[in-house]
Amino acid sequence: MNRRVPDNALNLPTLADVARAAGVSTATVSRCLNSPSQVQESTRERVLAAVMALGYSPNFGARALAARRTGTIGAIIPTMENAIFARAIQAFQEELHLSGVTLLVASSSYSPQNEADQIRTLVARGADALLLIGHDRDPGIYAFLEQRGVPVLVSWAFDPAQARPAIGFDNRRAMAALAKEVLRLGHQRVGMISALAEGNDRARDRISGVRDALRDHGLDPTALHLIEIPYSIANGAEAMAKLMALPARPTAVICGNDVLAVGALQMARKLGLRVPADVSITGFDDIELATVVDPALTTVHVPHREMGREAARLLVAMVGGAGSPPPVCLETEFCPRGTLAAPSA
Amino acid sequence: MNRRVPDNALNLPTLADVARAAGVSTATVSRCLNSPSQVQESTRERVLAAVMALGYSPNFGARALAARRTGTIGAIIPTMENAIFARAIQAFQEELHLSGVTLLVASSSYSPQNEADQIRTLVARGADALLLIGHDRDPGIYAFLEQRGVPVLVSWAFDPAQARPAIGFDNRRAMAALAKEVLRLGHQRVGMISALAEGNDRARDRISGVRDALRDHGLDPTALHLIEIPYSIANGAEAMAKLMALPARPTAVICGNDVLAVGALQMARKLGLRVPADVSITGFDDIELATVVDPALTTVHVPHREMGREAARLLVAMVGGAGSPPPVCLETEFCPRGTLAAPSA
DNA sequence: TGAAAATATGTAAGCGCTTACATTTGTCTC
DNA sequence: GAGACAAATGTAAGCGCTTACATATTTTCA
Repeated sequence: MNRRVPDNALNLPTLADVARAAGVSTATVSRCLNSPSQVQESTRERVLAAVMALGYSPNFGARALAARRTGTIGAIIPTMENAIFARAIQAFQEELHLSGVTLLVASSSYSPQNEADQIRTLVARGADALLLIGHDRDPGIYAFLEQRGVPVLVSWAFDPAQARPAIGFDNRRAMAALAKEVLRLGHQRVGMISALAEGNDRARDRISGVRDALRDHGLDPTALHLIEIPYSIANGAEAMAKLMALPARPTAVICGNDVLAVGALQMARKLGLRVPADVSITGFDDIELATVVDPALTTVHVPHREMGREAARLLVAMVGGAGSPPPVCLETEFCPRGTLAAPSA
Repeated sequence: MNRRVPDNALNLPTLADVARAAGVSTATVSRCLNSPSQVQESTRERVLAAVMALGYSPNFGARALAARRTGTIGAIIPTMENAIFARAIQAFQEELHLSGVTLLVASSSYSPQNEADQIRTLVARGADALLLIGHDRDPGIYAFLEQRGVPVLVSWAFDPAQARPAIGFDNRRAMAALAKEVLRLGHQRVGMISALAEGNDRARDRISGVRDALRDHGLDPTALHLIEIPYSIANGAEAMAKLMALPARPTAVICGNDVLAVGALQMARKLGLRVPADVSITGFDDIELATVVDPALTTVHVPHREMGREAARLLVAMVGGAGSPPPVCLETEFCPRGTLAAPSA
């Protein structure tokens, strides 16, 4: 018995089997599958018939080994649990699919350590390129990716100071625009509930945006009541309770994203506060959740789909050897709905 | 110039480089990485030092080719856009991670054709096993997977009539229990908004569950006002509008899941109907959305996390050659909240 | 103390595919 | 109809790793 044939071997057909059945060389079969135009039609038909007849399907590992790429792009998002990233990732995947690329998604749970692990895992998994959220991470990671020759695209952030390929929006400016609307209505005591700023440039930029607006309105930016807390509805509610217990209660609470805002809204209701009559609340992202609550959330619309789709195009081009594209900045839009109004006198 | 060294080669270190640096054979290096206990500690240290020094990381394709498995498990879910599957998939992934297995997620958009494509793609991508949602699909697909030797676990459904490995819950019984509560409160005219039943055994079972309960209460199960429509908040709202326009308006609307129910709730509000005073609405799944709306949704709690975690354990065992486990049925729980009450006289 | 058993390491044959280069065949051009 | 060129196909060398089996070394214990 041949030592190379374990008892449980499935003996799936190989390229060689197809070649034999079609009476051609393995190279021709390979070409039929990868660049059909190089093969004469009559031959191609014969080969494809053999492929069908044998139920052949290429071995992934062998193909990856020989071709030196896997046709896989990885994305690491902070969380899959809420919808913040879902829409963009869905669009990202759909667009990748058009190019025959498979998406591998991992989540970091907003932990830099975790993210670093996931990056290594995805690269080890043969990801040809990576989509990451935000610029903020250990420079060693960028060095590692560079050394391995893995192109990276940063999304969700646009920072002209960063030269690496990125597609995102200006979190700071977008949040400043929203905060300006809040202040324009006459709010003087403003609270903010943000994600943890540590290792999260989007959160940091949004905080800076609020401070910018305060400053522009002649208010003291350091007087902002800021609570940093991981994203979750429950955390948003908890933070809101704290803000509402303040001696000088804020009349408006700006939230770092819609998830926190929905939690805040829930808590306001629970505390018997009317929104927006007693307190205004704003979100950021414009996920579906924002329109489901009552009143619907005043927020900032982020073009998630467009970002996902364009990210896919850029990455496919980068894998194809297109070099580094310049950073792209998409526009966000202030989205007035039902949770923001002038403070009651 | 050697024809095998393209100009842009990265020349990453290989196993052989590590072996040379550590003064051992490639087999020893491989063992250090895959079954460290087989290697003497002193040797292991030397090898690992070399690995670090060179920045070595195994080539995925080569490993997959030689080992005949990729350490990847695929999951195909109907959608990533809403949170229905998010929690289970998150738990699934976390548990897989503990076994060093990577998860590949694809979504079918509730299209059987699409799902079949995705299954083929994932298998072609080297998935060692697959997690699928529900039993309902072309038998040819099961035959294909069997032929390729890819273990499959069905989730989200438990059907004692199906012998294949599965972990889920009894959609029919769970929905019947909820419907029973609705009927017990005295509702006589019941409407239902469901996902499309075609190719979706979960949806079908839930409908059957409602009919079971009607029958048990001496009502005519065929008199159920049923609207089938793809899952989305907007669709739920639209279906609700239709139901509310019926001459004999239902006093209770049972929704196939929370997403539809939230849409229905929105529409009720828009139509000026009080919930539950004027009309009761129920959901299914108990996703986060259910507790965010006001009033909170009466629904059925599904142990998503547990299902995901256990699915991962079962699949890892199956890949390990454990054979087919028997189907597992998890318990669901009726979740009374604010959208169900007795009909107003 | 020596043979058997256990442990540690080495050797080298593939795994199934892609692709550079070689060869064959077909098509023009003058 | 010979020579030049293009198109189609074949040949075979790896890609980097795992692992069956061989060999060397250490331990065990009668």
